[in-house]
Amino acid sequence: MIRKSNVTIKDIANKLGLSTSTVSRALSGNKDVHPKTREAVKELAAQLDYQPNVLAQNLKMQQTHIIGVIIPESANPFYARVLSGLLNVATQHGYNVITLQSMESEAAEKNNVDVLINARVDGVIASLSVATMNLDHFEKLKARGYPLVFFDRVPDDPDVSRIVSDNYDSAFRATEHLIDLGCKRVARVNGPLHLNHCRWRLRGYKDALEKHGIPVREDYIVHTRYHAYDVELYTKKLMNMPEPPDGIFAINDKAAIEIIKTLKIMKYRVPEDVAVIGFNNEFYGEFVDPPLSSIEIPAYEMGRASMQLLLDQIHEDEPIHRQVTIPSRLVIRESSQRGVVSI
Amino acid sequence: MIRKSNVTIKDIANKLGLSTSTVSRALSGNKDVHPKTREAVKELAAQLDYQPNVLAQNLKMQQTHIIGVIIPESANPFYARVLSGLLNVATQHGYNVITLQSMESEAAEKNNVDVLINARVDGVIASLSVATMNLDHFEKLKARGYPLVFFDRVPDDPDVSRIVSDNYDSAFRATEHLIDLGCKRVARVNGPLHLNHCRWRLRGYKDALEKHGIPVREDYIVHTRYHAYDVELYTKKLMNMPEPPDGIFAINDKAAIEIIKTLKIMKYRVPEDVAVIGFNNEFYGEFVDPPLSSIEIPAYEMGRASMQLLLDQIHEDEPIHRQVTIPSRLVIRESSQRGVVSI
DNA sequence: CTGTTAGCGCTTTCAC
DNA sequence: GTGAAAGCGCTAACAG
Repeated sequence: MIRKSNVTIKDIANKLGLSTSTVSRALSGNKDVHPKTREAVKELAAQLDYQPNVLAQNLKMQQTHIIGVIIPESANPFYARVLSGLLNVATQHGYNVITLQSMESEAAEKNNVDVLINARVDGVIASLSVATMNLDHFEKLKARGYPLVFFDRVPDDPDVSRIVSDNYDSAFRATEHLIDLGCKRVARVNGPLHLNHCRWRLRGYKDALEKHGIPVREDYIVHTRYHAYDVELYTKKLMNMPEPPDGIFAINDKAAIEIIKTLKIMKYRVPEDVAVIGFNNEFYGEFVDPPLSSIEIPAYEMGRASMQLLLDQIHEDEPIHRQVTIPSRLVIRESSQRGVVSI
Repeated sequence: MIRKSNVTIKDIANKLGLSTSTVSRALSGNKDVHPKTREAVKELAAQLDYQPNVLAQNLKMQQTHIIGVIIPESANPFYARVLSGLLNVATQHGYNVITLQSMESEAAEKNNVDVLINARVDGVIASLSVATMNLDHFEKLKARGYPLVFFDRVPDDPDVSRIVSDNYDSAFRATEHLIDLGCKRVARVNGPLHLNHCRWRLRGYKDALEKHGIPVREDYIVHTRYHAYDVELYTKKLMNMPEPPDGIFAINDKAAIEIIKTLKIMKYRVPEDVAVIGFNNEFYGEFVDPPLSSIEIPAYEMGRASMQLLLDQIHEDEPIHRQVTIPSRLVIRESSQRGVVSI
């Protein structure tokens, strides 16, 4: 495979009878170069379609203009949207993005960190895998001075930049909405509690109940992993209780949809017998039967904000750690309405 | 931002009283190094947690172990899944992936190519943007010797590697399925004809009609761009014809769902009055009302195959151009069934 | 089997 | 304002 040999700074220097240093300076816009020289260099460079060899620049400058991104899975629509936002901001600023998937495995995530260190990325953006209990690999990254931003699934450590949605508030609002609707027994399908945002959402749920004088019942709280294949199981278990819930606040839209499916099979009506709310407001929520209420998290914006913050961090001298909370929005559809006109 | 200075080959050489070349050789598993020396080097390297500086390697070897990927949009679930497959194979083989989005714009796509050339990637995988009419930018890539693989939305050029699904066959089968169902007037919502696969799908549709002695009616063929916001418009137009279609074969599931929504508003029953089939078999098709028939394209596999082929190409001496067709599967659900038991 | 030397292409002191 | 020289960290002839 023969790749057309590229024009180098040396070629330009030779043709113009200059030294490579002058050419380098001219090209980089260094001011103490004679305007005429600069012009000549730039003109010839353009004419020869000169492209600086980034590999040489990288070695010299010890930076790559590459950002490493670790997400659980790119096929997950939430992360796909975040990624889209990340990429757009990166491209705008002349950075490239290397994406790695942890596939929800801690071991893979650790390996991803090593890959990124090895690739000498300029910074890292990550969202934790469900399985991750130990954060040593990210500590390593921090210790080596890598700028680091977490989003959505973030560690507790307040000493690191984090972009999250208003998990407590949104869960509170969703739960309160179900209560306002008349639900007396609201169940919550929650994620693993070692994940920060799952704890916040659970807290929002509990506080909303409390505010309305409804006692929290642990048997109405289902603890799942994400991507669990046990939706049918726990739904049946919930509904076969002596006092089955009349409202279910699910961990995400996918789970909500499968819960509804199970409820239908069990001959419950949604929302008349059981109201259901999901999370993430995937676009198809509008088209399922009944249309699904959900909480919209601006994933694309979250991606943009994360990349923005990371780039800021890279260009700051002082290490800055900022926490950004992105507001979500409760989207009410028929799965959580009773005798009310659709909004 | 101080980054912990890394151990270099020189450090190891000094501590062991060797030359850097010997260390380099030992590390790279070069055979003509004394076993004892090799052991000593490897041991010390491990002990010092030596990581080769890829930036130096890259410059020296003129390769980056980075693959550039250009997709229309990462938030598109189809591409998100392909990406997942691509990434997994790349990681397995020690390659990293830089992802770029064309956002369905030809200008952005051209720019993406320049970014990748500039980044000195080892190869490129791409799926064309809807807007792309001119392929000079990819010609440039080929001319410079970059290994290149297209998938899904590929150019006509037989002189390039392409991974596609069996577009003709799947469209043929889907159309025939509608005919078997009793549809006499099957409409097709098609994509832009400058895209190769849209032409094949249209051809499959037409040939199926022809096989069954049904004349092709151009007014049953809707030409859309992807991501068009005119679903309601063309659906109404179709249904307001004197002889409205009794079957619609849509460009993708999203369109199909919105078509169904419009049909419902117009008081048509699906599938009794109009049967509908989508494309891509998104997971939510199972949960919409009625559950949507579709054609399943193994996107993840397509991603894997593309990366596999590209890596082969990179490691081959001779440039190989291979065409791979990945079989799809017709998934029949209630939106295209009449009085038949669900499969 | 090992060391010396050169160089990948660029940036950046340090002289002049 | 410009050039010479050094070096980023590694690999690979070429000698020995």
